[in-house]
Amino acid sequence: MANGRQQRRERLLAAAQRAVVMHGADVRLKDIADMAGLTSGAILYHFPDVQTLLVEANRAVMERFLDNRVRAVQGLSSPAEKLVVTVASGLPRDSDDDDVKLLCALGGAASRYPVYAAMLTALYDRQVAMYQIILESGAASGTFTLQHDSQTIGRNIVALEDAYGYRMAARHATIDHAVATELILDYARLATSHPLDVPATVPA
Amino acid sequence: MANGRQQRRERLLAAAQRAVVMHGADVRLKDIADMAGLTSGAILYHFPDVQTLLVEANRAVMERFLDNRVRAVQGLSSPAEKLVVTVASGLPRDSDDDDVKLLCALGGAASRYPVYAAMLTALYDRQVAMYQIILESGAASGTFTLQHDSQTIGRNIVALEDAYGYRMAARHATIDHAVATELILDYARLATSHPLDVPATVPA
DNA sequence: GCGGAATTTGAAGGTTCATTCAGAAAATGG
DNA sequence: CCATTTTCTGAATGAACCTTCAAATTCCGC
Repeated sequence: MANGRQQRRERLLAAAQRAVVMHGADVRLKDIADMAGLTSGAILYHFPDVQTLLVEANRAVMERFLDNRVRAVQGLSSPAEKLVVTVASGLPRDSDDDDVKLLCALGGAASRYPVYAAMLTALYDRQVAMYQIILESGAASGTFTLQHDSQTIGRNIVALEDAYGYRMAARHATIDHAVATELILDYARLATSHPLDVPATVPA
Repeated sequence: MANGRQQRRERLLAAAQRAVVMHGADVRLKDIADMAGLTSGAILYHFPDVQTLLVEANRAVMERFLDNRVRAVQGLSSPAEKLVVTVASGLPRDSDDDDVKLLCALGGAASRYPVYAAMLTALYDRQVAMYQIILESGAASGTFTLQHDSQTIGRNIVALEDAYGYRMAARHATIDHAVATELILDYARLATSHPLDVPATVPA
């Protein structure tokens, strides 16, 4: 098997992430151990305490979430395409999206845990910056005519993504990935003065 | 003192609400009892179990939150004024707003507790309907020229309120009540084609 | 396959928790 | 002011929790 030390750690991080999704940000060590198929003692052999493990596991989800978004637009050239794809990549696929469920759980705990508040604030700001780059490049090329400064538009788009993530995680009856995407794009169209035609996804 | 039965219940609900703000949606009975200055047994004399108490306490916060918003616009006549005041009333005053902190905590727990998911979904839809009435009346009187149907605009405004509530609860360094209000109004201006001049609050 | 290192268990210690309940305390009202 | 009801406590119960640690097990290079 040749399980390296690093691989073992990542298995525990994955177990912790699943445990947070199932039991919330205040998950117990026992629940993490059960997820990993180990005992509590085995977890504490690799991490000094449960908080250290949780912070690392939750940070990893944020990094992965952001990486996935950046990767989603790689290869796309037009700012309009980038904008549409980025909006779609910021929303959960469906109500069972684990990463978004975890981020929601952390959002609910942020007012009690300053470390999560700081991490989520940084994540938000990085996503805003991501949009600002797309918006500014589109404005520079004359594709977009921005109705506000790029920071305002970026902040609002990311805010909408976050909120519809919460709505979907709460299983709103009529707001799914497609509806939420269209709601956000309706705003983006106003803010950029661009039709943002959604290209039908080409089957592979 | 003449503490009626009803008054006693409300004291316990208030204690439970403070406990949720401090310890999260998975608050322990002991914490609620401490907030109320009673023992665990005394709480369970009034409520069959801790979940029943919590659901009732959290529902009461949602009712109060919505009531406050409705009351905030009473007496205002112009749709533009109503819209501006309603946006402001949907955001936490500051990072320490207890009602918003509680709603955030519930949002984080919604994917694990269907009852909270249903309550928050209903709250969201009622707030959207509240905005739809303002938007439609403004459109009917020619004040607003809606760029989308009122449901789309209402959904986006409430979504923005929710998201900036989370950002403020997480103590974002540069997003306070005034900044968040302006961000949302920037969208509202685009969506309604109305300048939405914010009247300086008249000192009492 | 051997030996040392890495990993995991299982038990123990010491809290903490939700819930039940008998009885004390306080309020009520006649 | 006594009897009754309401309210609350404090103890008891049984279970779960985090952490530590010695011992058992597994892993891996050689």
